[in-house]
Amino acid sequence: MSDPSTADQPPRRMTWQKRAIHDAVVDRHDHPTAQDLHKELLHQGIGLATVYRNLAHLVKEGHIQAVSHEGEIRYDCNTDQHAHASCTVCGTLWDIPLPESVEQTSSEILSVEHVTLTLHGVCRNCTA
Amino acid sequence: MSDPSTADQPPRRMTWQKRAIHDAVVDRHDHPTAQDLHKELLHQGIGLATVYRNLAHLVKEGHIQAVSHEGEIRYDCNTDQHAHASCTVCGTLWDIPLPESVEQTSSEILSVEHVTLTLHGVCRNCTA
DNA sequence: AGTCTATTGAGAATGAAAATCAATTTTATT
DNA sequence: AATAAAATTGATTTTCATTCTCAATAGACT
Repeated sequence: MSDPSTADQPPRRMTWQKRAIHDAVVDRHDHPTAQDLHKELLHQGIGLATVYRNLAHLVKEGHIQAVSHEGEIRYDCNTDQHAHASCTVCGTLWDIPLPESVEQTSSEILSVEHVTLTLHGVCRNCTA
Repeated sequence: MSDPSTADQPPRRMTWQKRAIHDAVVDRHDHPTAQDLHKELLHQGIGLATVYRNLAHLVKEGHIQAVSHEGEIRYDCNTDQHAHASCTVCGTLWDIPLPESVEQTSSEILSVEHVTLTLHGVCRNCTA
């Protein structure tokens, strides 16, 4: 849990809260919001502000990813390039592999650093 | 501006406010938020709640599209399948054509109805 | 014109996220 | 171990986007 990147304005300290928040994201494979995580960590006495703060830190440090989904921000322990599948009925969000063709996508407008791909549809559960 | 789809629980009425909001979205090619549009329509005396309400209606009726970007919802007059390019520095969002390969993407998890693809990077302006 | 009812708009309510700040805890240094 | 300096915490407040409420208004239809 150290910052390998160069962008470290203030030296970051390790706290049990930060580790707990990190672990909570890694342990879950749904894509929790900050509020979801706070509910889960409440019994350990971790405050809401601390959850928001450390999620932001963890994203900046590249340990987790923030996913913008339907106007809310969810957190994803999978930091590899990947796509998402999203059920328009139940709202579940799955990680799926990013098609090779997309990984090679380029643009004349900007130098592509990162791509976001989400497939929206009705999942098997909600079709039945 | 009539609803071609079958899902019309309450019969919709046409108001000059709704038309003004629709036109405002169509006239802009940046991707405004509800607040942006309200600022623009304030001088016509259109209330904030009305902007939010009608944007939701227009989306439901398929006249405009809602785009979830960095935790905020922006509106897009382009209802065709298309992708977005987003500058991580200045925040600008462009419409770009959706690669054919993505259009044909399928998934075992769900029946794909709609795909969202965003390329993130630094645009020409912000590189120079 | 008259009736019915969806829509409007001002303001209140909600809710997520960010900011505040004194108290606490880490980390580096004796 | 004890100490000092500074980043972090958490209860709370603040901010701000979005939704809700409801009386007044204005489309649509006869």
